[in-house]
Amino acid sequence: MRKSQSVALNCVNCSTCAQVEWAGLEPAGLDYLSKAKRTFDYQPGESIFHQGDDPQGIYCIEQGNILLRQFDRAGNEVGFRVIMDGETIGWRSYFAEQAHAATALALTACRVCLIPASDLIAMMKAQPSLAHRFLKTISRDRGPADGLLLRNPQLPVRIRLINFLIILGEHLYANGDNRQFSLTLPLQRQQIASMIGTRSETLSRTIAELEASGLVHFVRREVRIPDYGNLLRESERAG
Amino acid sequence: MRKSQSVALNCVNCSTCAQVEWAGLEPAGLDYLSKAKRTFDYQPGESIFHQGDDPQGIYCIEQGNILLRQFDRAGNEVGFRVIMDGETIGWRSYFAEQAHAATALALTACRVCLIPASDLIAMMKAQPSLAHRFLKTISRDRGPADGLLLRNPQLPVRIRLINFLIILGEHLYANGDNRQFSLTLPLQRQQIASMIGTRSETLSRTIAELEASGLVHFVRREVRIPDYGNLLRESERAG
DNA sequence: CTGAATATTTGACATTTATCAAGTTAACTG
DNA sequence: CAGTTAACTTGATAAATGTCAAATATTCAG
Repeated sequence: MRKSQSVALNCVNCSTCAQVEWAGLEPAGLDYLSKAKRTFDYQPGESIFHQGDDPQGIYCIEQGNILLRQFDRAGNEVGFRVIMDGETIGWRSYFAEQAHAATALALTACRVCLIPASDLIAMMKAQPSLAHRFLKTISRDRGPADGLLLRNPQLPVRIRLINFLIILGEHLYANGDNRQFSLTLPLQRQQIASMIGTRSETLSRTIAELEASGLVHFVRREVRIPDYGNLLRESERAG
Repeated sequence: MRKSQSVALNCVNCSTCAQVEWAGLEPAGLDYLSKAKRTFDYQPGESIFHQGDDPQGIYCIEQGNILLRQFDRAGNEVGFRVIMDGETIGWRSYFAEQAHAATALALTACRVCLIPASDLIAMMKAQPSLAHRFLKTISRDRGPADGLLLRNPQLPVRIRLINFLIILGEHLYANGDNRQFSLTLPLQRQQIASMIGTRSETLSRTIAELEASGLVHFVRREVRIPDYGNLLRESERAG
């Protein structure tokens, strides 16, 4: 479902590339990467890949928000991770040599670079350290650990929601020392509810609770966090 | 906490080695591995490594059951994975270049081979395909996915317990086409309860329920599963 | 802008699970 | 083996969350 292929940008100057696994590539490698990668734009609601597809390569998210979601055995699609720009996706299935275990859904307008499998093979052969870099990235991937913060039945919904906001907020907080900030929820209530393992009705009530306590201010999809530190403390207090 | 170092065995003939990442090594590589690895025996209750330790290398579990557990932020230790023989542990922290995020506790008498970090570096340099093999192993690791089966708040405790038994049973079931089989639970009720995100009282009641339905027969730590297929169907029916 | 469709919130009630207390059984020590 | 401790189970009740129905609010097509 590729709407349009963008003009090729240059990985040498790309801020996303600099953050991810390619960071250690020699200039020649980055040039190769620039020529190999293909850039695509996606509109909200479009999919970058589908669960069950064979992996085509690795995707760098240059811009936009993406939701990874999975069919559970009952057939409902459940989101399990929000990806912000500056991250790479699709590598797990690529390295596992298995079909994609999830669907990547563009939540906002996205610009995404695909590094095709054939070029990855060539690059890894030419520069063995790239494999080590990916080993490190994959091993550090915090996705699985986040799952426990979001869907731990031993944590009350209130704390799971706070953890959800913290995880979203980390991305923003990293850009400064903002004790307070705002963000736009990339998901509807229903989708958030399923990510934290509850129902939308319970989520509504929990949002009202947080609102009442003054920890977070909700106006539809807009969220304002008056003190990120308080949010962190609240989460830690609950274990 | 290493009780005794065993006599060196040979990786060339080791059935555990053959199952894991070293499977593709050339004979010279396996020889190197045989000389590099150090074998240790652990008694039940001893730890192979502790949360917070710096990684020393990668561990091959030749024999025994191991529990990976983690302190949550409230300070309780919560098991999140049972490792059976034939698996490797410790690679995540090793490749991430981070302190161990979990403690590995011997549940039974264990024989464990440590491949020291320095030798891993040498072997990977000598044989780049080893890095790819680990990339594949790590990407295929099903640990994180199991978490969702065991601690999904949207699944009732009954189903989470069944999933726990299925995951334990897979190891046994792989050794034959046993529609029925028995196993010894490697954990106490309390530990099982925390793995599936509930309390030991609730677990007791749920065990009584499964017992009544005839799906599983419990006598203390001994579990008999009269029909593994029924167990699977019951799990799938719940989504 | 208007009405239809969708998303969200609220209310009343049912269900599941946690909690606390008290038993019972099994395991261990001397 | 007796006595002690720890593990496990059972009972009564409380708390959290799910469910179903209805009311509001928002979004979107025309």
